[in-house]
Amino acid sequence: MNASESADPGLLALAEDFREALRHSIYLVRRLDADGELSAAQLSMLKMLLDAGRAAGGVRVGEIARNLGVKVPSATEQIIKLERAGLARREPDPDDSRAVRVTLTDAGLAAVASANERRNTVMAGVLSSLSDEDRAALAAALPVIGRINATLLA
Amino acid sequence: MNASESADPGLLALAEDFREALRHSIYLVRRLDADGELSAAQLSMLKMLLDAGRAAGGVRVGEIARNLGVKVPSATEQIIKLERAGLARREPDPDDSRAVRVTLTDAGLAAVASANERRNTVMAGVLSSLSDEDRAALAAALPVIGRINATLLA
DNA sequence: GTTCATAGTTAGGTAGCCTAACAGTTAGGC
DNA sequence: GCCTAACTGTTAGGCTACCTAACTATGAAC
Repeated sequence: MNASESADPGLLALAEDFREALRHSIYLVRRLDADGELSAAQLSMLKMLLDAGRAAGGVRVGEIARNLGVKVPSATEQIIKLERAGLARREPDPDDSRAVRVTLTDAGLAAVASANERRNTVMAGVLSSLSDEDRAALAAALPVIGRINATLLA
Repeated sequence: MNASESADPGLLALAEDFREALRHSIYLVRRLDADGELSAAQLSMLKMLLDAGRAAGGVRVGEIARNLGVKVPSATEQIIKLERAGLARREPDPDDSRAVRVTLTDAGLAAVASANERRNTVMAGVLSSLSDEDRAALAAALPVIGRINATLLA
């Protein structure tokens, strides 16, 4: 990597600022998650099961792990916890006896709904103190952040 | 909390989208931090020491904890690790014998610089695939996110 | 000069992640 | 057909970073 290949300084500055914002946001998320009875990891998994498992008959463990950016044993561990809490169910895959399909129970559905609502209310309270311009700027950036996330998880 | 107090639906939707973006970004940060020899928590603390401890003769443990959004014992734990790694130093506060002042060593300074540079380069690579408009939207939102973080950490 | 508050450390416990080793199932080559 | 290789998920063991509770030592108030 020589000088001609090195990145544009403006780009590096933006990268640094963005990383900084994310780094601080982690504490924001931690604060937001501290209240509920559902951990961040568990809520993430429930939400994922809601999104990805809607049409199909559940989501396979490997796919869950991939979607959440963790390894398969970590996914198994969380799934077992959710199962013990009555929020998710493990069923054999009819097409592949090696595989396991995970689905939300009704209780899981209710849990993700109420947890989301509580957290959204808190976050909305914070956002309500911003100016309209600030909110517009935030809204405009969210799809971009989504694209960045998609790029890195690909 | 009755109907007249309940939040604007648009605000709640923005809150949900923002939370969703942050939730996914956590995996992005995890990916970004996986490469280095410095953990995310340790890099955060080093960076904080760099920012907050510049003028003064170090940062007090309680202040470190507050800045990072963790409890004091967690801060102590990380500080001890940094100290053992030769990246930070603990010194008695001349004005208050109960207090401890933490400062970066030269090695700590070098470590935070190189870790930042590596992560910034990766992030810049991701950002380089975005359009100019996307980058502009992201840049415009970063101060807003900063304000949000400041609000919640206050 | 007790008493109360404050600063930090120590002890013990939990959640969530990892790698390595394992068991069961499927698919291919011969 | 069957033996090997690839794949799916679980189990075992270990690590990091967080927490609360209990403690020590210093400072401040009266």
